Amino acid sequence: MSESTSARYARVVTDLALDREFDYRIPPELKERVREGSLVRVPFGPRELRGWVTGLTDRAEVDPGKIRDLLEVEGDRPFLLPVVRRLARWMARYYCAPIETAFRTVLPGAVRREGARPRQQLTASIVENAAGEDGETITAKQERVLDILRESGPLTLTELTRRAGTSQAPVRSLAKKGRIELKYADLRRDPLARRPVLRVDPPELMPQQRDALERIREASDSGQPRVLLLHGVTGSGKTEVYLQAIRHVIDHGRSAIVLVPEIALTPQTVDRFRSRFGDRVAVLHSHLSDGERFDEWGRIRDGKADIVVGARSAVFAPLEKPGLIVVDEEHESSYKQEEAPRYHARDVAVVRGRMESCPVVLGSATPSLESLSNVRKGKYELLGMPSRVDDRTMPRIRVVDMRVEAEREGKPVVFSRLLIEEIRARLERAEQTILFLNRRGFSSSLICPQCGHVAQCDRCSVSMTYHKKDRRLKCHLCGAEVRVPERCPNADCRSPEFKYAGMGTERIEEILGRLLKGARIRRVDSDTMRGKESYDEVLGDFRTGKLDLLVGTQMLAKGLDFPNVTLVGVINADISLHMPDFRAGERTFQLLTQVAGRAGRGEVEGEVVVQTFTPYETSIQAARRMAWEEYCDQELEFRRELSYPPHSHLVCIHFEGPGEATVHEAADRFAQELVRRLPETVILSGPAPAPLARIKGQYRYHLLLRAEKTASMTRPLKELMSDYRFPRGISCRVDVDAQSLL
DNA sequence: AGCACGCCGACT
DNA sequence: GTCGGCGTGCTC
Repeated sequence: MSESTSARYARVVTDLALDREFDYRIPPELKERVREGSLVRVPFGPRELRGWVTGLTDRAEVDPGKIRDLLEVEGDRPFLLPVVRRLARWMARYYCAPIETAFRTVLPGAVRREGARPRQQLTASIVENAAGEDGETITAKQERVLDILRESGPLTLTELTRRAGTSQAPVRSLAKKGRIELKYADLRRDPLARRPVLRVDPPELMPQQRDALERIREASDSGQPRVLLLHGVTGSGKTEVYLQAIRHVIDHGRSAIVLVPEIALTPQTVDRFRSRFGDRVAVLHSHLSDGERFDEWGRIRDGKADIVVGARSAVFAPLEKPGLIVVDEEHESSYKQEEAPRYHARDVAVVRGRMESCPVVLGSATPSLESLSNVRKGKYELLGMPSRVDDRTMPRIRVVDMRVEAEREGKPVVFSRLLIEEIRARLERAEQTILFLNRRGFSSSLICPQCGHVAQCDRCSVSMTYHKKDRRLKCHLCGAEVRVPERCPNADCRSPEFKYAGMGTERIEEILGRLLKGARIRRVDSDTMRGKESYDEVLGDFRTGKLDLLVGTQMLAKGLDFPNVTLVGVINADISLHMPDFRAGERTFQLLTQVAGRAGRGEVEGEVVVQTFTPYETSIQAARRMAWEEYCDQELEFRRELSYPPHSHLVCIHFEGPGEATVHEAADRFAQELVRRLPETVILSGPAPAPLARIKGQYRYHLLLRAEKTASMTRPLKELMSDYRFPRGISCRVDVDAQSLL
């Protein structure tokens, strides 16, 4: 590990957006210290840059006269594990991304940044065998300080004086006498320092959990890079299976990575791992401070933590010898990064598993079609957990046809009779309800009933959402806000009246307040949940029964476990269904299944009411019958006809610029060049305006490529991109395995 | 990304 | 005459 290199040159990638590596000579004095993965300083033209050593070689790729010397090697150890370097390279190639973005992604900024270091704090510790000299007096306060230190071991100066209730003086005197030592020590910035850690013994597993666990253990022991798709219905106890599988893995001297979608990465989730494994758990997610992230990353690299729980970037954790990688809720589209490199953490996890000969467990109640398809191709193994723990039954799901409701009432209604009755019944029985609506604000648009004018964002091609509380129109795409106009802006109309079309969570909350006098209702969406504390606070109040009903968006759909919730209502199941995206059906199925899973997690059976204008839609009916595999069969057939994923891979090339015509033209030109280089097996569609044709004043065009092998698209594409020049103002990005085509 | 080089328009 | 616009090319 520590022998010096014999290579003459180091290949280096910097932070500059060049998508290139440069070779540097290794001067003799740095031969000892430079390694693949080292962080280095290099001369670059007139400048000095930092970069990473991506490879060591004896053959430089340019004429030796041009080559300059490495200036410096930072740190005493390489920052990148070999496997993480290989992942970065794989990502850059597979996702058609610039090499520097790949290396930037695998090493967190908090670690990479200049001046990132452990926090140092003055720490006091007892000096053993330092018997006081004759005639030396120890005051009462000093004695107290010594007692505290003897009892709890080394403490920071601030902590020690706080506990002793003294100033620094007694501590400093003791230090002068040599009884204690004061020195700067690294202080860990622990993101969970103030969370209580309760030791919990693992519960007994149900037979289906035992079977799944057994298969995972066996896969882990086999030392083979297998992928297991764990399909467990909501409430089937997947997390407990992960926990016990991890126990097995670390008992055999190996480590584990658990990926969780960012929204599910609440303190409660992490507490569960902490309570089982204590300080061996490190967490990595976007809410950590730079210091915390630096320290957690360091604990992983130094082997002090061997279990990593984190959001998508945790797949790059500097963990040696992983024996298991878990991807929980593997169907979640938030595993796809939206900036370059546009990687899918689940797929990177599978690649890492292959590189490390380590099994990967993908868990979900609603696995993605991609994963099921891989099971059918024999690439993944399927593990099923079809029932809930403790023999709790799955909730009953009823679908209400809102067309019938409207007919009966003579006008469109927000709440069906059934849903309102069920909510009232819950209030009477002191049980709780969650109502779900995938749209925030009060109404989705403001319409003039006279001339039909709809308030649109002037920079984006969407209508403005009306927010009643602050009497403003907001654009949910670019965040623009305006006051509601007094009169219709159409000069020929000037009507003073407006109509509010479409429902938002704010309106639901208002209507409910009128309908259910005295009910304790709270709204949970990104408008009301500004701070992170307020979210925890509302969930806390709900758990302890201080609230009867939660109305909310997406935020309420995932992972929450409240035993007293016996009713879940979906106000409008059609919103996600009618998105102009080929995955809309799959998303709707997943959403309904996940939302329904919030009901009936306690003693009392759960009920779900789904309101829709399209009750016979396959995704809605399949969700009602909880027929996952059957739904997938139908959807797979539909995708086959159009050769959409998972029957193909999809590459979305996105063009953006300030003028409609210039973007269109640039996209056409590029497409023509590209077609010439692509093999015939690639299906092209477009360029065409993106479904969201304009955002923040930028016009957007798409070119879609589909083919069985991504390389057949990305190789010619990368080649073209490297010597293609777009007109000024036009930007282009490539999204391999795009999750959303908006 | 930054910086130099180079080739055309309007100015102390 | 030259100051400066930004298109083009280069950085190991």
